[in-house]
Amino acid sequence: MDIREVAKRAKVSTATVSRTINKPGSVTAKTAERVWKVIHELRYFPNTHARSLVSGRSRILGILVSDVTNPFFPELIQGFDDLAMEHGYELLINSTRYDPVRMALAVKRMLERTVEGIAIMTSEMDPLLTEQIALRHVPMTFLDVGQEGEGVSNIIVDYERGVGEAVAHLLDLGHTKVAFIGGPLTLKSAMLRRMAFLHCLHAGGIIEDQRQVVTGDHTIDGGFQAMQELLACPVRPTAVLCSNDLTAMGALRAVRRAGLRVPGEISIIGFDDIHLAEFTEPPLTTVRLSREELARKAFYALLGHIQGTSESIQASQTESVSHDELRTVTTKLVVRESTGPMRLS
Amino acid sequence: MDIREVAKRAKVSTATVSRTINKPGSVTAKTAERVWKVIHELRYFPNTHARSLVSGRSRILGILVSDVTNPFFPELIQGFDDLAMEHGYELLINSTRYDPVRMALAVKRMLERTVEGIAIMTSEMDPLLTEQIALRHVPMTFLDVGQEGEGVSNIIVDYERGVGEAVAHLLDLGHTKVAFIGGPLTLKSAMLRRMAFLHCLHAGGIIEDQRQVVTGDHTIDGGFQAMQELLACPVRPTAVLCSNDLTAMGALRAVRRAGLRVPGEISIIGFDDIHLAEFTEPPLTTVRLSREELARKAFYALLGHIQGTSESIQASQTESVSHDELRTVTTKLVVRESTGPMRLS
DNA sequence: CTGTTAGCGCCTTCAA
DNA sequence: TTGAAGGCGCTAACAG
Repeated sequence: MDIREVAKRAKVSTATVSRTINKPGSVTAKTAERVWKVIHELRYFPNTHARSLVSGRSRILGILVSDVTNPFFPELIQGFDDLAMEHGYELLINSTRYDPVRMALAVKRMLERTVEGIAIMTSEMDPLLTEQIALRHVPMTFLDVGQEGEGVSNIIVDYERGVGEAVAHLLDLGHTKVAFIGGPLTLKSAMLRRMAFLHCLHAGGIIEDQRQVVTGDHTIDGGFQAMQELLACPVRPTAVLCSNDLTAMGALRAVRRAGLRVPGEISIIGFDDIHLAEFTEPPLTTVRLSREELARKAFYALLGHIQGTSESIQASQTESVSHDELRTVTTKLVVRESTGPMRLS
Repeated sequence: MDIREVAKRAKVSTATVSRTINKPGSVTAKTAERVWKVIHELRYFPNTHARSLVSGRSRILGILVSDVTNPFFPELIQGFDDLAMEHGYELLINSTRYDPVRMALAVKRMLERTVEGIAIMTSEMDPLLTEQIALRHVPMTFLDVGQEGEGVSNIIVDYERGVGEAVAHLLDLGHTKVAFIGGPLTLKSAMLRRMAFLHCLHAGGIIEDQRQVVTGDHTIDGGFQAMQELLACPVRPTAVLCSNDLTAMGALRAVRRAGLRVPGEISIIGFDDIHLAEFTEPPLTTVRLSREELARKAFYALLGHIQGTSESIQASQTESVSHDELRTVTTKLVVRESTGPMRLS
């Protein structure tokens, strides 16, 4: 059942049916009514493939994430999808699992489906792929990777703010021996977190031999193992900062398994503030990175490119704001119960 | 850049280009080589919309889940997507958040994109929507909702098996006062779990005044509150079965907040065995429902309908197995540390 | 084995 | 305001 069937029954041309659907007002109220009646009777709706073909616009967006199994990402996707839906877009979601092959495949699939834009929320990206996408003139929005350009924008996370608060919080509590469990060195965002932490520790007067740095992989398991390393050190830290909440959850577990108490003997701070963070034991003190805000800024950045102007940006804001504000997501410390005063022992 | 450009440069017709891409072997090795060369030079790939339009096949599948924020679902989607990719399908994912309006919208969007099949993993479904889908002759696979039919299959979870093991485990440990925290009464799968639990308790000799039943909502919060209800009862249960792991995580927290120990004073058993279950404190004893198996069975059920025959079913199995086996997912107790012997007090 | 031809369902000029 | 006609990029007959 296609547009011709509708046209026939409504005794109009297919052009008129198309118009009543897509350009309300360009058709007499009377004809429109007749057409809509038939449309409803037939439960007709346009074939999007035909539509995409002729219009050259698919109304599909792609979103690339590292790992849907990390709760951070479903929460991000949720927000992004809401916006996409609101603006009449469909979403193609792909989880790369930190695998370059999967990543390349995902990009290929998206390009084949002629997505109108891609949100690359993986914080790692092969320049060759970026090039492929740019070649097709498909706009991109990155997370933390760097240079903006024609059809390319970049959402910047202001790690320093929240991390600074976290470090200050720890210093307030009297901690002087602080460790950091970072993420994979290959991940740009993990590197940025690491740098922010080290920088803030340094600024807070925690010099090099008062701190330790180990590396996890942004999973619970990784955090667990990294914490065990830390516990095996001759001089134990009294506070541990983690590159993400999953890592912190693993660390929490390792500490407890070692028979130590949080925050009694060791304080732990996570990063992200995933929903679960509230429900660890004890509830996790962590640095919040708002998924909602990230989703929103990434989406409107993309939409702006697609619409070729700053219209959409304007639309998303009542007052005018700076470019930086539109592209920057801030972070903020959320104090719960995994941090406490250093115990004098 | 389209197929004609490739044809021109390779000095063949567009039909030949199409053939070298889609029907390897139907073209001379020599011409094929020439065509591929041009394809690579131009980085050409076919426009899927044009392809879908002419072939009548979109190679897109839809998957509907209740809540991507519940880790059970990302794990399920992951498996489903792997299979889809392997078979050349794209996936449209939608999270309904238990909202009928969102559900209806999701179905509409999928139908508009002419998905070739829909996996409805929500355990609740408006019959009107089912009808809409059937009207379009789009195959469906349900989870636990009931009747199979033309183009409709249903994956059945064998709750009794795992739940039976869980109850037996508890009885072995000497528990006689057992409570159950169920899911929303509106959810078919929650009802089935509830029935399985009650049935197994009954079969295990736990009669009515030895058990209590309260209702959560399959979230951590819901489990927390439900457990508080239970703790406020005059006679406290010594073991609690939960309708899913999130609920169990909330329960765990409530027990600990009340100053009681798990499993010292109260044993807790979850359901699903999400990845996180291993990382609660203490690690959660739970009934495993394999997402991988569920994804696989749902996918092949759908593929079978799409291919119109049992070919795909055969393909997925080396030996021949019964229909029941193809459509049933079993469950199994995984004993960790949240269960222990009843304490005589 | 290869080319020619005819649409797939829709939107969009261009005329009327 | 409405209709006729062309074409988006591709595949699937049908010839050759």
